[in-house]
This record gives sequence, structure tokens and C-alpha cells, in this order.
Amino acid sequence: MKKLLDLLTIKAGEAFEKAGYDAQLGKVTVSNRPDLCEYQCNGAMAGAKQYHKAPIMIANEVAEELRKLSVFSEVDAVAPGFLNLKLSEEYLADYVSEMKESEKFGFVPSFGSEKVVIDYGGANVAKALHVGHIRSANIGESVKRILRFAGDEVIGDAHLGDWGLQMGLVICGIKERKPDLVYFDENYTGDYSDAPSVSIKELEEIYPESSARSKEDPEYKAKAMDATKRLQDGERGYRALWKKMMDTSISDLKKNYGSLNVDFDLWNGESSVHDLIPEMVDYMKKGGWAHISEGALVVDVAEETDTKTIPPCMILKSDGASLYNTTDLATIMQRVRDFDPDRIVYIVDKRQELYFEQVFRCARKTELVKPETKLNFIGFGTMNGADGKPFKTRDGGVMRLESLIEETKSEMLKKIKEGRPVSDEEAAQIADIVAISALKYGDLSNQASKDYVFDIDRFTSFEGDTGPYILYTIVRIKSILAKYAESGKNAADAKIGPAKNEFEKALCMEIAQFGQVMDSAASELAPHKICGYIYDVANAFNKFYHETQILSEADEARRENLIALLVLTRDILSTCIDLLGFEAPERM
RNA sequence: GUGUCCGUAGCUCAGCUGGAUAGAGCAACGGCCUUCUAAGCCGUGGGUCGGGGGUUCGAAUCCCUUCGGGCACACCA
Repeated sequence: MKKLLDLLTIKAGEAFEKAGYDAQLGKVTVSNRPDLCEYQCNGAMAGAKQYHKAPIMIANEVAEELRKLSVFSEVDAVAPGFLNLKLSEEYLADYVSEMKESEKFGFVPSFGSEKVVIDYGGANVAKALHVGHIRSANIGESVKRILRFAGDEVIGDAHLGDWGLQMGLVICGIKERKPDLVYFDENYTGDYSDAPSVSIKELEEIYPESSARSKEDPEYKAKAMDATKRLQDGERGYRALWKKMMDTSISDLKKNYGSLNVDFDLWNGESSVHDLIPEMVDYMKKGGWAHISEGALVVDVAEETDTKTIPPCMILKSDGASLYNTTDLATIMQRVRDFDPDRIVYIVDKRQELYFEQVFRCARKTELVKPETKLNFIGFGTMNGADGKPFKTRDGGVMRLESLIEETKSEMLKKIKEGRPVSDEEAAQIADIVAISALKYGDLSNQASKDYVFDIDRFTSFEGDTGPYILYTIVRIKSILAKYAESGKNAADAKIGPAKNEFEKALCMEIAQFGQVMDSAASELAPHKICGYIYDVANAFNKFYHETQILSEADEARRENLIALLVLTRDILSTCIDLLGFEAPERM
């Protein structure tokens, strides 16, 4: 289906042309003065100079043409040259009815489909997820779903931090605690499959402890670095222990990400490209791109048009060791080999923007990717506390993501119980679902690039621009539809009829925006646009709901029309929250 | 220092490829439940869009400047 605004723009363009003007002037937008009209076209004013004519005269001539169409119920030319339009109820009803029958509500993206790898999550093995991980998870998951909806083939990669000094630190920590473990027996040649594993609890204790100690004790740090090197060089026991830790950590990560409805297609990490690094470094040297600067191997990425100095992209440190850049570039190499993607999207803290600019330039310059391959950096802002500073626990520490989720759930449970009476079991189930909506909507409704204030009271509120409010609206619709179904009736194939009042029409117009909104959300990778949209739809629905008796509507045909409108509204909202990565309960 | 992002109602934020009277939510105040979930709806009050200049018929939006804040700037990730 064509987008509604595109259809109207085509009509207006034709009218401009018939009146003797450029069709390009016919751009129709949603009105910013809903008291005056529903849609507007400002082309007459834009064309005034070109045609040396008063804009109102042009507007009048175009209005004359537009009035001949059945699309509009009202066309006004208003000073200084606005064209004010109202849609005919029949035209609108036909449009939304067609949406209801169409796959994806008739959404057709204005761009072609691609193969995309999304790099998000940012989890580190052996370290618990903390609140800082929530944005990448939420935004990445949503972007993944949005692009899939738009027809892309999307691969989500967790890109774990599983190979650096942190692993050496943990190995040292474990060795200190349990030196007798078989992993540390250099003479052992047997199998490790029955060897003891490491619990997530231990890992979470050991890492901070070991990390703190290494900062004060240079000798200990040297041991950790040695352990890291031995791990990377392939020492059997260390590799086996590492594998055990990976298993423990990944299953814990799956649990935590799972509670946010986040899942990955690939659980690759820095370790997966370890073997690729020598080859890549060699390639960059042979290609003449990499050279030694201050002892380190670098690729110059500055360009003449730069307004700021871009430092070279470092490939190897002066001690010959690899670093973040090395694995990220090798990962690009790997992704090109494995998937040959048209596009790689990184959902990362915006403070890493310059760094990724270097990596992208380096990848292009060294022809790791084809010139047309898109490399996108989606930088997100910090989640702040009420004081406007990065979110911390009450005692100033870093809050674990799990704790944040638990706190939100218990807060929500309290509110659910304050409401209508429900069983403890049902209340808990509902609270879990609604809490996730609160967290995700609270996060995603902000533009990704901006910092935002995390306010648990606001996010978990059932009022205003919140996840729970959206869910409440969906639940209301479901409730009516359930009652309708109980009466044994079925209006599954019913069409949506011409709106009988302004509220019904307003709801239809909101719904009709779907394609437009999806298109910009997908092309701009902007989940917050979907949040804004469903908030508008929910508001329009609640107003409509307040004014309209549905089940008690006497005219059966009219009632079926209304049920059809409810079905479409529910489906649109449900689809949108799924794209945001949360779901609605049956009751709340 | 260089670069970059931000500054809109008491608070949290939309709007920013220029259009008519700058919008929401929260908070405050006042209405609406024997009727499909009142977790809703309706209404009232609240603004020199940080300041100054410019471009334009028209600027929160574009340009310049200035003030205030965040962030980044090769061997961390």
C-alpha cells in the first residue's frame, strides 16, 4: 500500500499541475492546526516567488482542482496561502480497511532490503550486567526487530568481551582460591569435561576482587597478564577453564537478557576472531596501510576535509599486543567472510563515537569492506539518576541490571495490588510483564543519542506517556473483544466503516499514519518514533472509547464496523510493542 | 585548547529537511463512574523556545556570535 500522505501528496501534486504549477509543490503534511483542518499543503507559498503570483491566488486555483476529487470532504484556501484539507470519511474508511486486510498493515518500506549485522549488548564474560548495559540491549533489540519488520535479514551479535585482561584476572583469582584445580596442573593430559565448573556467584565475586588487587599489586597484575597471554596462546588447562566460565556466563547472560526479551543470533566475542588477527595484521602491513608510529602499528585515517584531528587507528600496541581496535577490525573481517553484510550497525555508548569513526575509516581504507558497505554507529546517551548524574545505587555503587529489573518488578507488584483485587499469582505475572514495559518504554521513548533521567516512579506510572498506559489501552481493547467473542459473534472479516464522529475519525487518522511512522523509524533506526506513535494512537483510542458505546450499539452492521476498528487498533499496538520488545498481558 | 552534543512550562521531554495561536506528560486546581477496565475522559492555570545579531513574506527550527553544561581527544574498552 502507498502511504496515506504519499497518496494525498500525489493528488495535490496533480492539482497543482492542472492549475499550471509544478507538481513538486503538492507536498501534503498532517496539519499543525487540528482546529482548522486535518491535512495541509503549503506549496502555494513556496511557489509564490517562482510564479510571481500572490500565494493565495495559487492556493485558490489549486483548491478549485482539489474540490473536484472525492478524496477530500473540505478544501479551503486560507491567507496567506495555506491549503487546508479534510479527508472524506469514506476515503479514510477504505484506507484503514485495506490496512486491516494487508500484510504488515500495508507497510512497504521506501528502501530496499539488506543483510544487516547488529552489534549490541556489550556484555563482558565474568562480569554481571549492570544498568549501563540496558540501553544497548533495549535499543539494539528494537532496531533488530524494526529492521526485520521492514524486510531486512538481520543477524544480532552479542559480541562478548571474553578475551582480554579480565579473563586473565579471573583465572588468577580462581587459582588463588583453588590452586589444586586440575586446570592448573600442567602435567595433566586428560579430559576436562568432568572438571568442576565455576559458578556465576564465584565469578562475580572474583572479578572485582582480582581487578582491585591488580591495581595495587604490580606483581599480581603481571601474573594476570601472563595468564591472559597463556590463555590466548592456547594453554590447555586455561582454555578448558575459560570454556567452563564461558558456559556459566553465557547461560547467566541468556537468563538476564531473556528477562528483557532480548536474544542474540550469535554469541560471538573477541575470542572468536583471535585466530584471524595475525592474518589481518599481515594483510594490513602487506597492503602498505599499516606503519609503525611511536612503536605501535597504526593506520592513518585522517582526511583533508577533517575539521578536527583524527588520531591514527592503532592496530597493535607498542608491545605487539592486540587491543580493542584489533578485535573490532578482525570482527569486521569475520563478518564479511561469514555473512557478506550490506550493513553493520553498532549500538554503543556515544562516547565511543570518535573511536568507531577511526575503526570505520580504517576498515574502508584497508578495503576490509566494500566501498558500498554501510557501517553505522548508533551512539546512545547515559542513563542518569534523578540528580542528572550517571545512575548509581543508593550507596553510590554501580547497580546490577538484575537488581534494577527486580526493583521495578516489585514496585509494579505493589501498584498492581493497590488496584483491582487479583490473586497473588496473577498479580506477580502481570507485574513482571508490565514492569518490563515500564523499563523498556521509559528507555526507548527517549531519543537514543540523548542522556535521560531514569525515574522509576515515572516509568512505572499508569498515567501519561508510559509503557503501562500503552498496555492498559491494549488490555481495554482486548477486554471488549473478549466480551464480544463470548457473545458468540464473529466480525473477523468486517470492514471499518466511515467515521461517525470526530473521535472515531481521529483514531482512524492516527492509525493511517502507521506506514509513515514505520518508514522513518526504520530508516532512521529510531525506536522512539514508534513510542511517540503508539502514545498518540492510545490517546486517540481512549478518547474514542470514552465517546462510543461499542457492545451496546444497536445497529449490528455499525457494531461490526466498530469491532473491526478495535481489532485493527489492537493489532497495530501489539505489533508496535513487539517491535519495541515487550508484550501486553490479557488483563491488568 | 580542538571537536562534538545539549539548553523549550516548576519537573521530565516532543517538535528542529522554516509555515498559521510552540505541544505532551507529571505536578496543581475543577468536573465526569447504577452503563464495554475511572490505571480512563473533559477542563483551568503555567513559556521573552539560554542571550544577542543575521537570512526570510515567515525562525524554537537555518547562519554567525556569546553564555552555561555534558562528552571525546593513539597504546583502556
